[in-house]
Amino acid sequence: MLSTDMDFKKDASAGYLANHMARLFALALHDRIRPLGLAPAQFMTLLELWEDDGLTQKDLVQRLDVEQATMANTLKRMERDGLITRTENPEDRRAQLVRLTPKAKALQEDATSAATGVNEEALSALSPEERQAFVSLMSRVIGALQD
Amino acid sequence: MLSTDMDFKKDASAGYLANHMARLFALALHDRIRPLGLAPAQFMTLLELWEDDGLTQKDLVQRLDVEQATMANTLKRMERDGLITRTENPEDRRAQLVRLTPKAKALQEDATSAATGVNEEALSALSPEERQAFVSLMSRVIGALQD
DNA sequence: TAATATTGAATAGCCTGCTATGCAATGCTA
DNA sequence: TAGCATTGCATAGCAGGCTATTCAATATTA
Repeated sequence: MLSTDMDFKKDASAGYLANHMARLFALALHDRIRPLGLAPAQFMTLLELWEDDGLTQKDLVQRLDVEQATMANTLKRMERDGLITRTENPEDRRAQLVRLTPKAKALQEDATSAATGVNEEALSALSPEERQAFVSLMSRVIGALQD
Repeated sequence: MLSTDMDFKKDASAGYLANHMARLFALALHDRIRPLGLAPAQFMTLLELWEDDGLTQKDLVQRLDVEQATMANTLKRMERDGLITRTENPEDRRAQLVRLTPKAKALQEDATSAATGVNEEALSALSPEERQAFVSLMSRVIGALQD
C-alpha cells in the first residue's frame, strides 16, 4: 500500500504541534497573570512599554508583529482597564503616544516573574543545551515562515 | 547593576516564540487552504474525521485537546459550510455522530498536501536531524505543560 | 499651491480559543 | 423506582488573531 499525503500524522506535524504548544503556553500564562488583572496580549504589549514608555501604536505593531487592527483592540482594552493612557504626539497629530499608568508600572516585577515561571515549567524536562537548541530552532522556523 | 526578572527578553522566551511561531503557521496554513473553503480549525477536525468518520463531539474534543465549547462552535461552522452532517446516535440520544459529506471527503488530498507544504516551508532551513529534534522537543514541552 | 498619494488609527466582521451556564438524557443508588 | 449525580451539548460572552474598509492628517508632486 502506497503512502501518500493523505497519511497525515498530526502528532508528527510541526504546525499542529506548534499550535497545541502555543495554546498550552497561553493557558499557563493566563492562569498566572489573571490575578494581576492581565491577559496574555496585554502582557506582551507591556513588555515593550516597560522597556520604552511612550511608543506609538505603529511602533508596537512593528515590535510585536501583529496586525494594526489587533493592536488597536488590545490597546482599547488596556485603556479600559487603566493600564495605559494616550497622549498627544507633538510630531504627528494622527499618532498618539501610549503611556503606562502607575498601575501598569507597578505590575512589571510580578508579571515578568510569572512569565519566567511558565517558561521554566515548560522547559523543565529539557537540559540546558536542549533549551538553548529549542529557542534557536523556533527562531529559525519563525525566520523561514516570515519570507 | 543587578539582573532581575524585570529583564525579560521576549526573543529568548520560549512562550513568546511559541506564540509567534504558531501565528505564522496558522497564517500560512490559512493562506493555502482558504481556496478550498477551509479554516485551520476545520482542517484539524477533518484530519480526525478522515481517519474515523462518525465520531462524536466528545471524541473530537479528546483527540484535539480543545474545550467542548470550542469544538461545538467549530462543528456549527462546518455544518453551515456543508462539510459535516450530524446523525442520531443509537447508543445515546444526547450524543450525535458527526459524519463527513462527500464535499469534505473530496478535500482530503488537497488539504493534506497544503498542510504538508506549510510544514516543509517552515522546516526548510533545518537539517533532517534538526527537524526530528524540533518535533521531539515540542512534544516534550507539550507533555510538561499538560501536567 | 492644489490635487493626489500615503500613512496612522478606528471600526466592522469573522474565526478560534477560553470560562461559565443551563438543559436534556443517561446512570446510579438509597 | 424515585431522586440525585453525571454526562453530552448548546449558548452567551469575552480575548485576541485576521482582513477589509474608512477617515483624518501628513507628505508628495504636478
